Amino acid sequence: LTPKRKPSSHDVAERAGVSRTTVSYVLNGRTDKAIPEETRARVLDAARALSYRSNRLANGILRGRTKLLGVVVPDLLNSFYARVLQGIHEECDRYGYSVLLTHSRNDVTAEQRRVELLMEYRVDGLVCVTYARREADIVAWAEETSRSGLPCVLLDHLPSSPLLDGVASHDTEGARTAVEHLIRLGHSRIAHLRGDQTVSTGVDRCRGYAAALRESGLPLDGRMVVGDHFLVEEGRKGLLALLDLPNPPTAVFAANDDIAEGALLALESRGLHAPGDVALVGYGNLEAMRGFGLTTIDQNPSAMGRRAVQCVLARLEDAEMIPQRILIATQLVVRRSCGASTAA
Amino acid sequence: LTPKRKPSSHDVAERAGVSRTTVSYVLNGRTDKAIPEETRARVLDAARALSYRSNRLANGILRGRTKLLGVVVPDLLNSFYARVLQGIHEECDRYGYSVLLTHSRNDVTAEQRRVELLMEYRVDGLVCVTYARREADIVAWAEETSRSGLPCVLLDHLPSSPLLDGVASHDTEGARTAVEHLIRLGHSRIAHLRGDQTVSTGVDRCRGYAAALRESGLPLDGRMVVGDHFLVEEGRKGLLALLDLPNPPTAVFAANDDIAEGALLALESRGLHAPGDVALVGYGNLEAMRGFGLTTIDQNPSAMGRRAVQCVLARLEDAEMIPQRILIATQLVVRRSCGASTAA
DNA sequence: CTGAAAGCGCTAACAA
DNA sequence: TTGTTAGCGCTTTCAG
Repeated sequence: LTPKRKPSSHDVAERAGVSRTTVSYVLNGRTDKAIPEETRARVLDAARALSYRSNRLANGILRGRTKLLGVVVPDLLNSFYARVLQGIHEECDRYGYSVLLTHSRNDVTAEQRRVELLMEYRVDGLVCVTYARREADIVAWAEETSRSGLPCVLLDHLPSSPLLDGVASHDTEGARTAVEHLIRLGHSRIAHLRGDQTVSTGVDRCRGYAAALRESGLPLDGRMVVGDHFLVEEGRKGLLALLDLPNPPTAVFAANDDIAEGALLALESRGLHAPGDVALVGYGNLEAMRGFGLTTIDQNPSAMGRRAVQCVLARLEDAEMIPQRILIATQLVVRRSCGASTAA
Repeated sequence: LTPKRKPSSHDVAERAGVSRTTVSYVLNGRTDKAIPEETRARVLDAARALSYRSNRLANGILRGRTKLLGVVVPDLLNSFYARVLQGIHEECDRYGYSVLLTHSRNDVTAEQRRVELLMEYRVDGLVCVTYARREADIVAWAEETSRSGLPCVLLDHLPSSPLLDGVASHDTEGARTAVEHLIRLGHSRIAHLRGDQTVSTGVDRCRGYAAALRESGLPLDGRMVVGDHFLVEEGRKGLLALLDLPNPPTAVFAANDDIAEGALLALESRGLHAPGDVALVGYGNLEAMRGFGLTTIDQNPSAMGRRAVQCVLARLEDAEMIPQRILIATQLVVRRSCGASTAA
């Protein structure tokens, strides 16, 4: 019964006894070309009868717009990226866009190839969630991409050069909130387990930490700032080092939840606990840390995703728009590890 | 410098001083048409100079293959789906496929519309991760999709009718392993917090539970099986009911990790703990439950995703292939909640 | 209001 | 070995 070949607009035209042009007009709901109700109904019927589906590839070629958004994430397993992706999808739905998804596996070369691929599919724009890498790499990449003219917004770690649009969480603000919270709980010896200092997120969170101390009149002790990577192991070793200090901190702000997990591991290995022995606040609100009762900063990743889509679509309309840099507000999530009563 | 319009194969041909045919041959690396090294180099140079990118849309139209795989997941935030997606991507990479991703938001109508959309993009195949819904809905959907002729594999909850290919975890086996583990730890009053009995996963896990008891010669007590949905709240209420039994269970097998989380909540509200008061095993190994120390069954979701892709590509080659039903082996993940020493 | 013709970017059969 | 021609499924002038 059903023919092997997918029905084309030609088949619909034939069945409705009109030309392909008319079919196109009707199916695209073009109100400018007034088409008699009777004809329109015939076309619609024929299309339904053949279960005709418009071919978006052909449309893409013809109109130069595919309604496809390319998305690159470092990896799929991290709940932060998952939430970003969820925000991207939500916003894409509102504009009739579909998502062509790809992951870079935290690898520059792979990322480059994937972007290339997305371009071959003629995506209308790109949202690229960057991972922690050398600033120079990001800049080089940004320059290349910007030259291609494809609307592209970077998300998470941003390059300092304003070549491309960017969306990030308001990290200095978020870090400050985290540290202020610890200060409010009565701590004055607060350490920072730092992330990569080669990327904006690492730098900004460290700045926020320093700002909070300064504003509260607390001294900034260099020995209280350790670590250099957003990794569990780095957090573990970092906290161990802090504990071995002559005058160890009573509270710790970790630059992300992975680092915080490492800190928790370190405490456990010494038979210590948070918040009893050390109050701990993380950053990022990873799903996995909920069970550990980690107090942390939520970056509102889905809002980041949504804004990124808005931004890329805006640039699609106006290529000359001055490069945006959008910061998303964060929120403190209080759980056990900081020592605040959750009832409060 | 860079022209506004994307370079076409025509531009490349002109620059290389050859015809579009030759360009096509060279760029597609067709070894059958012997092309002199000199010409080939000229074409390649021209392509690079113009930073020409082949248009996969045009290719898709022409060859009837887009190298696009449509993927539908219920939602992006659940780490199970994230891991499935990761497996899908991994396998797609190996075959040069790209993923057009969509989510159904646990809604039949939305799901239908999304699939429609994917078809308009002429995806070569579909992997559809189903969510818990009425069997009749799945069957109706399967019939419709199967009629369209698009290669499609269902993943997770499978319909009983073998209309489409399906991939699931080996749930009876997995459930049995979970319960056997509790039995081995010395429990004999083991309850089951059941999931939806309208979907394969819910039914199979319940079967596995019963099988394990039977094989160990333990009685199957109807009052020990409660609940009917894969929800946190259902688990909470279920465990509360179990605790109120005259002779409450000493161990509980929850049909998924959400239910298990509810059970943990229930225990907490009574001032009880796992494994001290009740030993608990979940199912699914959700990321979020790691911190809670929940012993659970890992479904190897990435393997599920990989197999699904293999399956859909196989059917693309051979539409007449007899419908597959692939079961993926599970694995017990021992943590605190079951009371086994993790050192063992 | 509708159809014929051109053409998007590309590949493939067939000549030359 | 290369170019010519046709055509994939579609939209869009432009006549009628």
